[in-house]
Amino acid sequence: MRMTNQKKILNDEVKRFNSFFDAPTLHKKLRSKNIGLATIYRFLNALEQEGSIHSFTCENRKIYSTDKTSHAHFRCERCGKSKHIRIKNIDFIKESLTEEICHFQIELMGICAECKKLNVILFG
Amino acid sequence: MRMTNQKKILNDEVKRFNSFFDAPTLHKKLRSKNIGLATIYRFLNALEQEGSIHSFTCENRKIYSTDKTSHAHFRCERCGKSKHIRIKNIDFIKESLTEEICHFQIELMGICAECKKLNVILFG
DNA sequence: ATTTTACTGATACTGATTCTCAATAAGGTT
DNA sequence: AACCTTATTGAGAATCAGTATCAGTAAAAT
Repeated sequence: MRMTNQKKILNDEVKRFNSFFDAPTLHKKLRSKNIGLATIYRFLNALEQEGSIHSFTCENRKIYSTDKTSHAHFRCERCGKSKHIRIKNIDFIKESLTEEICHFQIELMGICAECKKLNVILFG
Repeated sequence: MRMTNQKKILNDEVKRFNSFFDAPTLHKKLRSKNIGLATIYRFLNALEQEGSIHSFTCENRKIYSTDKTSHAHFRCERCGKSKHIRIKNIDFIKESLTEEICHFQIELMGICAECKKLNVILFG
């Protein structure tokens, strides 16, 4: 494994994210650096393989995150924003199964607190 | 909404599935019936909208299922097979959040019982 | 400085899904 | 039963994420 200029830039940029990101977004954000899209995909796949980021799919896109603690993803169907939600005792799921679970992801879709409030204001 | 031949065929076929399916598979399965791929996508989107099937994404593909009870999806990373897993008291998740949850999906990835057994046979 | 070969970027490709649009057919009307 | 309106259809184009290919580039070992 060779350390290259591209990898340094990508490493720095990925550290800077504190929520979700995907490859096309990363590519656009770094277009001034002229890093090929394929390189970005290769890099993210490698990071995921070595376990320093994790991914999940949402609406046919692969979404990455640097948060590796047990959590769920919540996505508001109205404003489209996503956020992490920590769930206590998530490991009960692993324990209740005969299968050997390596990873899991919990996706929650609904209306976030902000949109719910806005809804009340607009429609009583 | 008009009842058409295509919709009758698709309705029958979807009822026949007792696990997962996706649009391209359905299309291949019915190729003798000459139903356009676009029609299949339109039909499945409509079914989902009216709530008679539900979907989740897995590896950049939209997967449908007629099972609408609370459950999780387990996918074996070795043999690639998927199955439903019923989890008791799944609603505790809804109750522990301030967000208004409409749907949720739980994806579990790991090694299924069969592959685990095979592993023992092959490698002790 | 030289050499080896992992890494890169451009681009072609794949595969899923959506869009477009002219042709078709459901189903109400006469 | 023939007629009309318009929702529905299928073929193919378009889009978009992600992967594969491959010749050129550049780490880093010698």
